[in-house]
Amino acid sequence: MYKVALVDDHTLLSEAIGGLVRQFINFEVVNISVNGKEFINYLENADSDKPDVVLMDVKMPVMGGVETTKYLSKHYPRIKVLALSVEEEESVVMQMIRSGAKGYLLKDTRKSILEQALLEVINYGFYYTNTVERIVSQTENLYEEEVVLKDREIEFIKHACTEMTYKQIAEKMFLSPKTIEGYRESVFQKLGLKNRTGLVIYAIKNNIFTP
Amino acid sequence: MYKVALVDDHTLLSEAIGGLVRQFINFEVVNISVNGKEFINYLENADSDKPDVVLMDVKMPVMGGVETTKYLSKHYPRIKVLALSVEEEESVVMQMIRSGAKGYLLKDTRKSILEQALLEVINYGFYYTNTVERIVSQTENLYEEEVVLKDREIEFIKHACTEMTYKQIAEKMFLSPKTIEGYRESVFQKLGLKNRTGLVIYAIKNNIFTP
DNA sequence: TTAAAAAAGGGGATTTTCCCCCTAAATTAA
DNA sequence: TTAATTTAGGGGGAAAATCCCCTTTTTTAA
Repeated sequence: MYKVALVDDHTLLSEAIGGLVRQFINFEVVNISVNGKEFINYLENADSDKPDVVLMDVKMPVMGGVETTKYLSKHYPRIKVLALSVEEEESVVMQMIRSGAKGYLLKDTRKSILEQALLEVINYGFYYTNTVERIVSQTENLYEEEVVLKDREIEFIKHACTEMTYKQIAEKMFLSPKTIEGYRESVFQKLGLKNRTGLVIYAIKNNIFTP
Repeated sequence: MYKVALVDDHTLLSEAIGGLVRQFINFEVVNISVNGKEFINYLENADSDKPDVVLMDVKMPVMGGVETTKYLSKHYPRIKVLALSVEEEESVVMQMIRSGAKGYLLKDTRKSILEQALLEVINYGFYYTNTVERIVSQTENLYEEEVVLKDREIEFIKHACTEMTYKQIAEKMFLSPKTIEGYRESVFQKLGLKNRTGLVIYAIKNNIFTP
């Protein structure tokens, strides 16, 4: 019997998908959690019954999919993570794969694909759809040196996603406008942006800011 | 036997939720469509078997939840629409309610609530959760004269959500920069915005632009 | 058919943003 | 403990964005 766990903040969906998984032969659902923290908590207190596969949502409150997957890859490498999300954004897909996810399913896939994906992840270690395959190969070859934003820069970006002027942002962060100017410059440079509008779009796409 | 239809572009979810609904006593699923257009198409070709309730997603390609609900309210007033979405945005909730939805469930509600909501919508005509109740009463009392944006303004807004300068937007729209300036002015005035950043956030919140 | 509104465009001033180049202190690594 | 990096900050200028007030043409409605 293969053991499956679900991590998704949308209870109705995880319950419903749990029902689907139970229909598959040789599958059982051992746990449903609403976020990564709750799931890890479950793992530490249950020595047996550890799942073989986790169906993991990406966007969740408290502890998101990326962070949780990183944790699992490190501390429970035998548990396979299969991402299951509505996010089609390439960067999101790549983040999950880089964090150790063995596959990435969109929520518009069919029931039969879900079963196939679960089986393949268990038996072969991974399952890539064509879309994900493409994204991975494209992005991987494109030797993109991963952009690393510093904490202070992230904070600046969040503020930049409001109607405040840079001067007002400086006040709010207790810094000189010129320092903010420096953050702006380095962020623009790192991300290849032309103006603040681009920054806002970037921040939203990458979940730094949620409108 | 109450007849339920599902409209959601995420096949896996609608299949799964369909399974849930089938578990409820006296309920059957008569149709699952991936968008409003497909659903309406189904309705016109099936004289019997018309559903009592439709579980409707909001964000869908081709024909979204708001548009579809408006159409149903007009042409099939006896079919009740129950929105089922991840969108928590107040404006989105209000748009659905105004379009004729009899209730609005978030995808993180429990199975039992779904059953209760379905029953109440069928028997009493509507089902409002506390959250929706609050949003409706707040927004309704707040005699907000609905902002009407013109087509040309919407087009401008979409362009303003890119890294183009206003001059470049003017070129793209075959207009003088000064005309664009006029659009900017009137849009800012109508929406009470301070700068372009605010406009971008507004556009994304209101699905004028999707990043 | 005539008045009113909407659409397109302009002048000119101020503020904000963007860009490049440069310095001092503090922290970190070798 | 020195060298390198990070963090914070500055000068000055050009380009955009913002604001206010005003004109002409086209559409729409009474």
